[in-house]
Amino acid sequence: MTLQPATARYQKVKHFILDRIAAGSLRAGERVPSENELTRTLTVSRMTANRALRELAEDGVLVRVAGVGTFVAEQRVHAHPLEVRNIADEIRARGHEHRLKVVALESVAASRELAERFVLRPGAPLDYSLLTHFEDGAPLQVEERYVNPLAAPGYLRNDFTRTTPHEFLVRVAPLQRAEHTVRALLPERRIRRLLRLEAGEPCLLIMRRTFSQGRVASIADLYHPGSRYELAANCQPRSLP
Amino acid sequence: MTLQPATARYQKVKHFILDRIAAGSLRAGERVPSENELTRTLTVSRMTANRALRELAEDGVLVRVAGVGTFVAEQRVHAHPLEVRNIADEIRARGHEHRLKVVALESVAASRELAERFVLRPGAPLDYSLLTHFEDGAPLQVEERYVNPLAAPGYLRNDFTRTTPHEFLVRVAPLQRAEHTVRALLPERRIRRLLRLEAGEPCLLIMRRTFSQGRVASIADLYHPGSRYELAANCQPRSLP
DNA sequence: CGCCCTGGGTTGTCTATACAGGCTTAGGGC
DNA sequence: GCCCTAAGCCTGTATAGACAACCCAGGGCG
Repeated sequence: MTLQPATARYQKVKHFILDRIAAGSLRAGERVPSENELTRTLTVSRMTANRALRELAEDGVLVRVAGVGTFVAEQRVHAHPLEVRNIADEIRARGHEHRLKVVALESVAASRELAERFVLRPGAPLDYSLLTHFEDGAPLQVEERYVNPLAAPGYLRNDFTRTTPHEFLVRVAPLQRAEHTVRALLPERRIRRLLRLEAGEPCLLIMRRTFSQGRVASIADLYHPGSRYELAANCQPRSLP
Repeated sequence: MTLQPATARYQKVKHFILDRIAAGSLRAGERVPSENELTRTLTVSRMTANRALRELAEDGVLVRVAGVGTFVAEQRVHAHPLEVRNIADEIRARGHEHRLKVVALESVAASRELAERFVLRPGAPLDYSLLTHFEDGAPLQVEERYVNPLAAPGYLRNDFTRTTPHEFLVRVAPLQRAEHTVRALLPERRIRRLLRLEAGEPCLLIMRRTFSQGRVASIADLYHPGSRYELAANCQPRSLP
């Protein structure tokens, strides 16, 4: 959707800020350049700087206070509503054997949609993997994953039969935040075959986007056979029935 | 945060669109006025109309296609974290009408399985309700719930058309902790009919067990149409890929 | 009949300018 | 020393004008 000048200037401003946060030269709580400063140093109009900062504030990366300034948000470790584990650990915890099959592993260029979800330029290189996880020989999860090589370099060189993507990413890209979306759906044939499902069998899809050091580190679609998989989440929040 | 002109004009444009969607004069897939049309009819600048439409697109309310136009998105409802909220609030937050139908409401004796999940003796009395929640007339959730009358007395006497189970329980039984289990499944006929689903359509089931003052207060099975419901959860925990 | 090209409408973006209202601070008056 | 005010920065919003890229339809041409 965003492809006009190949790379929009407000995106560049966002990257300017995000890069500084990732590099550590901007830390949580510190003040980021004001719109007027960005106008001067990056030679953009104030409206462009405003859009960049406003969107980063909506994403929770920055906090803006009218009349005062813009600051890097504190990335609090808050009660986790949805606790998601490594599927390999889950399987082993049940005393079963975990096996992993690599279906595809390559570098791809970010499509328009992916670039947007990653907050990267279209065409930027992404590491791609398509794996199937087996529990005692039966497929339990198809994991389709894109990884930002800037956030987690060396992903494609990992030996996935020894280190799962989860383990690799946890080690290489310290986790900051995660978004999850869960849906029930009838899978397309490609996924259905990998999960060895009958036609008409539903599947549980967990879409996960993880952030590391202010950047999107990885986007994963996790497909599970609906008949054999449950997602558990425990929480002690404030208001629910 | 937004308190400048008390009510910003781009917000008015957003409401202009949202009201028309809520009223039914703009339906899913239909085209909404272009930026230039809004500029003329609402006497705002194109940038203001652009911001309104862009934000509605980010929220998933609209879909924009460069060079073609802006259209009302197919409603893919999108729920909140597992800090789960009241489905009625969710629906109203989208500017839609929430309605609730009571299918069953009675006192039952705990089966062996239920007694186990409640940590009660088999045969102990439980309050039971089966409700359907509607969003603008379309069923969005079937809520099948058992309540421990010791933890939340008076459940059966509640007027559910005024106070949803969520609201009642939050008030009567202060929440301590919640467990969730999520799965995808093909619903049994009873649920399928209440959700008005075609045969073969998957459904997203959220099973919830809530604790109050050290007791299990309530066990709820929440069924949603897989094609129209998403569950979203954001978290910043320590370990996940 | 089919192909290409062009024109008009639409979104996507950028700029320069302007005003309102919140917050901080320096400076003056007491 | 204390209080109050005004200046100056900050964000939030609005506007008019401009250009680029995209899509579709319709007309002209082979």
